[in-house]
Amino acid sequence: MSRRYPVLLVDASGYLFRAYHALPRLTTAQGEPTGALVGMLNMLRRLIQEHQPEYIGVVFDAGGRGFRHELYPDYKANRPPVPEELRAQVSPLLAIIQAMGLPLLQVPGVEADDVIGTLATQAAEQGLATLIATSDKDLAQLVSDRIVLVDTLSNTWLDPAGVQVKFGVPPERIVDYLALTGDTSDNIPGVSGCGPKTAAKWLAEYQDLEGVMRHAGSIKGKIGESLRAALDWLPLNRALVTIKRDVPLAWAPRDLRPRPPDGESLRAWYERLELKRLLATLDRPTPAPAAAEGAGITPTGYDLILTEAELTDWLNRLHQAPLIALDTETTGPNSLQAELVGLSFAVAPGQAAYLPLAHTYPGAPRQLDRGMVLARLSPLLEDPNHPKVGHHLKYDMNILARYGVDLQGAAHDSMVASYVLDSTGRHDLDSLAKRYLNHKTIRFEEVAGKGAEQVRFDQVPIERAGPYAAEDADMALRLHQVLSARLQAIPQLETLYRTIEIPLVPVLSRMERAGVLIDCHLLAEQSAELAQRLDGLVAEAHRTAGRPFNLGSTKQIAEILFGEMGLKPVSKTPKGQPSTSEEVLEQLALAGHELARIILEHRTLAKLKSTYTDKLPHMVDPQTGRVHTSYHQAVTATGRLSSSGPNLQNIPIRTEEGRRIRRAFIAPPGYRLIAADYSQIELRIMAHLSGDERLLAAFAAGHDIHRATAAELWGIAPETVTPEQRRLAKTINFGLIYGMSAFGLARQLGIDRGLAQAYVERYFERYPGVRSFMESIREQARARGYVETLFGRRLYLPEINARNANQRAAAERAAINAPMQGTAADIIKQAMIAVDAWIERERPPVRLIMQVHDELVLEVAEEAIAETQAQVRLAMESAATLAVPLIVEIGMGANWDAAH
DNA sequence: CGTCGGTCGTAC
DNA sequence: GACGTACGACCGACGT
Repeated sequence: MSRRYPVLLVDASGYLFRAYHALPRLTTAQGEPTGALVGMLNMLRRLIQEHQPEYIGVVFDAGGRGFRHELYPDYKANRPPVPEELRAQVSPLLAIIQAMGLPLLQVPGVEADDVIGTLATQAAEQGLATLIATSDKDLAQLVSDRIVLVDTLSNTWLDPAGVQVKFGVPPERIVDYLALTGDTSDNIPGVSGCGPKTAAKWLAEYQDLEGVMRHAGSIKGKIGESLRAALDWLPLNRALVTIKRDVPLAWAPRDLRPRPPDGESLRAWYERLELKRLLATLDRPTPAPAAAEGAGITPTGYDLILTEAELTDWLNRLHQAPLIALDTETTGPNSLQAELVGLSFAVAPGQAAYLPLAHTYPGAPRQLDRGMVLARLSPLLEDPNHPKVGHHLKYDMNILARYGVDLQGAAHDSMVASYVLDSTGRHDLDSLAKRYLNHKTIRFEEVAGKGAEQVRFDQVPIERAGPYAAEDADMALRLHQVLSARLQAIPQLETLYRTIEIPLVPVLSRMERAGVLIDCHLLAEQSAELAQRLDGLVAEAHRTAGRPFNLGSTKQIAEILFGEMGLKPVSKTPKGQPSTSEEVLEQLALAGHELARIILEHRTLAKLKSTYTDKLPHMVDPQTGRVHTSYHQAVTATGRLSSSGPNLQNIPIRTEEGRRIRRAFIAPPGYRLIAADYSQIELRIMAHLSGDERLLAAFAAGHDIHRATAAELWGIAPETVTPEQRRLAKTINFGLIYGMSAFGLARQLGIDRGLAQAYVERYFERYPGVRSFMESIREQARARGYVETLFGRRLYLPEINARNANQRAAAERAAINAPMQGTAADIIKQAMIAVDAWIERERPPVRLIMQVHDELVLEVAEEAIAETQAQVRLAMESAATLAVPLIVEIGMGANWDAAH
C-alpha cells in the first residue's frame, strides 16, 4: 500500500447501489433519506485522505442507451427500477461532489465502466497509476501493474495477483470468464451450470474463450451440452462484458485535478441534510496536500462514530475486515480500575475510527450508549474467528472483561512483536511508530495535558480525543504489518511469538484479574509491631551516635560512621561515595560497632514495613478484596516476566520475619493455595545446553546437585560432604549462572581470592563441558552480537565488543546468564499456557494466580487439590524435553508460606 | 511541588 | 570493577 496512485476513479453509480443496500437507512428529521449519500461521501473522503490522489474522477452513469443496448436489446432488462429512496439522494449527492471540487464525470450513452476503462487506460499510457474504487467484479479486467481496484465496502484490494487468486484467471482472461459465467444483474446469460470454478478450469485448460469454444465438442456430460448450446451467444457475451477503453471523452486524466471546495455551499448542504460530522470537518483546517515521497505517514482524517448509523457502518466494515485493530481509551492506567471512555478501530492502514462512549465534560456531544454499543460489538469481539491486533492487548482485554466482554481472537500484539524481535529498548506505541513507520504520533500529553494540568480522558474534547485514539488503532495495525514481516524473516522468533508470547496474553490477563487474597489484618498487626521496634532502634541509634539523624539516609549514615566516628570506609559506591550497604555494615558490626548493627536491623525492618506490610493493604482492590498485580510481558531483557503494582515477585521468603508476610497471602474459605516450583531449573538448563556429562549424570541420578558439586570439588563421597562444603558449592553453582568471576566468588564467600580461583579451576576441571559452553556463548555473542535461548529467543548485546573493559565484561556476564534465565522463562511460559488450557477446558474450581519466575501459584478449591497437583506437575514437567528431567516440587496450604 | 538519579534491598 | 534479571522505597538535588 505504500505505492502512490496519482489517479483515483470512483465507480460512483455502482457504489451507490451497493451502499444503499448495505448501509443503514439514515434520514433527516424530515424523513429525507441520506444513508447511501453519507456512505458515498465518507468513502470519498477516506480514499482521498488516504491516497491523496492528484487527479480524481467521480463517475456516474448518465442514463441513455449505449452500444450494449444496440447489440443486445435485453441488456439490463431485468434491472429493478431504482428505489425512490435512492433516487432522491442522487441529485444532492451530485451537488455536494461538485461543491467538494471533485470532477464529476457523466456521459450520456456511455456507461461508467467505459469511462473508467478509457481514463485508466490513458493514465496508464501516460505512466500514471490508477486506483479504481468499485465493487463491480467486471472491472477486474482492467487490472494491470498500473491499475488496481479497491472495494471499500469489503475492504478488498485487487492487483493482478489478487485477480488471479480471486477468479482463478489473470486480468486478461476476465472477459472470457465473464462471458462463460454470465451476469445476472446485467441479464447476460452465460453457460448454464458454468460457475466460477468451471470457467476458471476451462480457461486454464484451453487458454481463452476461443479455445474453450473450439473444444466444446470434447467436453462431456450435461455441462458440455450446455456449452455447446451457448456457443451462439458467447461471442456476443464477450462483447457485452468487455469494457471499452477508447470511448471519446471530453477529458484526459490530467484534466481531473480537483478544485478548491466551496465551503459555503457544502455547509448549506450539510446543514440541510443534517450531516453533523461532515459539518464538523468544515471547521477543521483541510488536511495538507500530499507530502513528498518518503515522508512517512500523511496525517489522515479518521472517522468519528456518534450515531447508530455510523456504528452500523463501522460494524459492517469490522465484520468484513481480515484483521481488526483495536484500542480502548479509559480513565486511567490501571486496567482493573479504569473506566471505558471510548473505543477505536482500524480495518486498514489509515482507515480508523474513534467511538466515544463516556466523555463527560460540559458540552460534550451526545454519545452512543455504552451498553448498546458493547452489546452490538461483543459478538464480533468475542468471536475467535475475527482476528484482532492491538498494542498491549492485555490492557484492552482487562478493560473489556470488566464490561462483560470476553475478547477472543487476540492474534497479534505490536508491543509483544517488538519485544520478541529485540527485547532491549522501548516498546511503547509512540517509539515504535517513529522507529518503524517514521511517524510522530499524537502523544497522550498533547491531548490530556501533563502534570497538574492533566485531565482524565473522559474530560478530553472528542474532537481532540478522536484523532489521537483512532491513530493508536491505526498505528497498531500498521506496526503489526511491519513487525510481522520482520518476524517471518526469523522463523524461530515467529514461532516463539505465535506459540508462546501471543497465547500467553490471555493467560496473564486472567491471572491479573484473578489476583490474590490478602489478610490485611495480619499485615496491620505486623506493621504495628514493626513500628514499635523501629522506634526503639531509632532512639538507640541516636543515643549511640550522640545526635539525631535520619536512619533512612545513606548520606547521613556515612557522615556519622566515616566522618564523626572516624571509621575506615570498607567500599565505595559507583559514584565514589563510601558505601553503607549491608555488606559494609555487617563487617563493621562484626568488628563490634554497635551502631552498624542497629542500622542494619533498622534497614531490614524498615524495608519490610514500607515495602510490604504497609504497602500491600493499600494495594488491595476494594471491589475484590484482593491485590491484582500487573505482569509485564515486554520489559526484561531475557524473556522473564516482571511484576508491579505491587511486585509479587519479590515478596520476602528467606527470613522468618519475611515469611510472616507470605502468611498474609491467603486462600479464601474452602480453598487452598498450591505452589509449584521448578527444582534447580537454571542449573538443569545449564546441564542441557552445555551437555556436560557429569552434570547431566548428576541430574539423571536425581542427586542433590549442590552436594554432588561439593563431592566433585573435594573428591569425596556425597555422604561425607559437610554443610559448609555444600554451601560453598551452592554459591559456585549460582555464581556460574550469573557469570561470576573468582573475585566475585571470593567476595561472596568472604574467602581469599586465590582460594576462590582454585575452586573455580577445580570446578571447570570436573565439569569441562560447562567451561567450553561458557566460552562458546561468549564467542557467539561476540560474533553475532546476540545470544539465544533453547527456543531461539534472542538477547542482543551491543556492548559485547565495547572498548571499555567493564562494559564488555558486563555484557559477557549477561551473555552467559541470558540463555539459562531466558530458557527457564520460555519453559515456564509454556507451562502456564498448558495449565491455563487445562483450566479453560475442564473448568475445575482452580485459578492460576501468580508466577514468580520458576514458581506457579494456584488457588484451588479443596475438592480439586489432588487433580490440580497432578495436572500442574504434568504441565510443568512436560513443558520442555531436556537432556535432564524437569522436576517440580509442589506444596499446598492455607497461605503462601504454608504452601512451600 | 514534581522529577530524577543514586543507593539500597527484596525476589528468582 | 568484580553477580545475572527485575521493582520500588527513600533521600536529596534540581527545576518550576
